[in-house]
Parts: sequence; C-alpha cells; structure tokens
Amino acid sequence: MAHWLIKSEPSSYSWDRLVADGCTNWSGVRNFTARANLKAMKKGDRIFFYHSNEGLAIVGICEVAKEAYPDPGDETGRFVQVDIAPVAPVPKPVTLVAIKAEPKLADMKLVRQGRLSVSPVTEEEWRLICRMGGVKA
DNA sequence: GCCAACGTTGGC
DNA sequence: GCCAACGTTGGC
Repeated sequence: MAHWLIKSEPSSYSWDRLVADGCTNWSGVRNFTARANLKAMKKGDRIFFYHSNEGLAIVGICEVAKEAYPDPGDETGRFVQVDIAPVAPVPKPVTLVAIKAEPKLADMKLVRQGRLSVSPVTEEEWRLICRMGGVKA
C-alpha cells in the first residue's frame, strides 16, 4: 500500500470539515505532478492531511475512498479528483518545524518541494511521522 | 502582507 | 521547442 500527503488551507477545507463530512471529493488540483500522484492512488491507500498556511502541521490521516476520475470542475478535461474519507486524527499534530528538525525527514517532498499539494510519502517517513504524532499503528 | 520558488502559458 | 512573462502557492 502506498502512502501520500495532501495539503489544504484550513480556511478553504479543514480536517474538521472532512471529519464532519465523512467523505469528500478532492478536486481542484491543477498541477501535473500532483495529478500524476492522484492517478497513482489506489483505494485504501492512506494519506496524511496537512494544514498549510495556518497550523502548518499534519493533523489527520485519511484514505482513498474512490480512485481518480475526471474533475467536473475542469473545463479542459485534463485533471482528475479522488474521493477521500477520514480515518483518524493525529493525536499530536506533526508540525512542519518538527519535520524540518528531523534529519530523517529532510528528503520529504513536503520539505523539498513545498508547493506540491499532493505528494508521495515513503514507508519509512510514514512510520516515523506516525510515531512522532502518537498515532497507534 | 511580502517575497521566493516554481509551474504553466503563450508568443515566436 | 524554447524561453520570457505571468500567476499561484505557501512559509515567514
């Protein structure tokens, strides 16, 4: 199973809102690298939910509920969306500061390519961040 | 609110 | 197909 990280500004769509909604379509991605990642997602893959601009931390874990399908909001028909559902909150949100302070996470896409909104997370990174966040395995 | 990074667009 | 201009993202 692959792991991923998606970002959202809490002011536009927060973790709390995802929990309240139970499921949502992750649309509006207009970046080819991010799109490639969306397309690679498989049902059941786990995803870190990161709050950008405010909070700056990984606050929750969600999963792919439906694999990539066309984003109806995209007039060009080139982009896709997936459906995601919340799995569990991260008890101790893992901040960007903490991630940057951890040498083992220095190569994370989140750090290396800050603007990418959908990025892959390696197995090692996933486990370490879960530990840092107090997530039970 | 500013600014740096970087991806996309469009003219040539 | 290259490259400059532009727009957007996101950390600070």
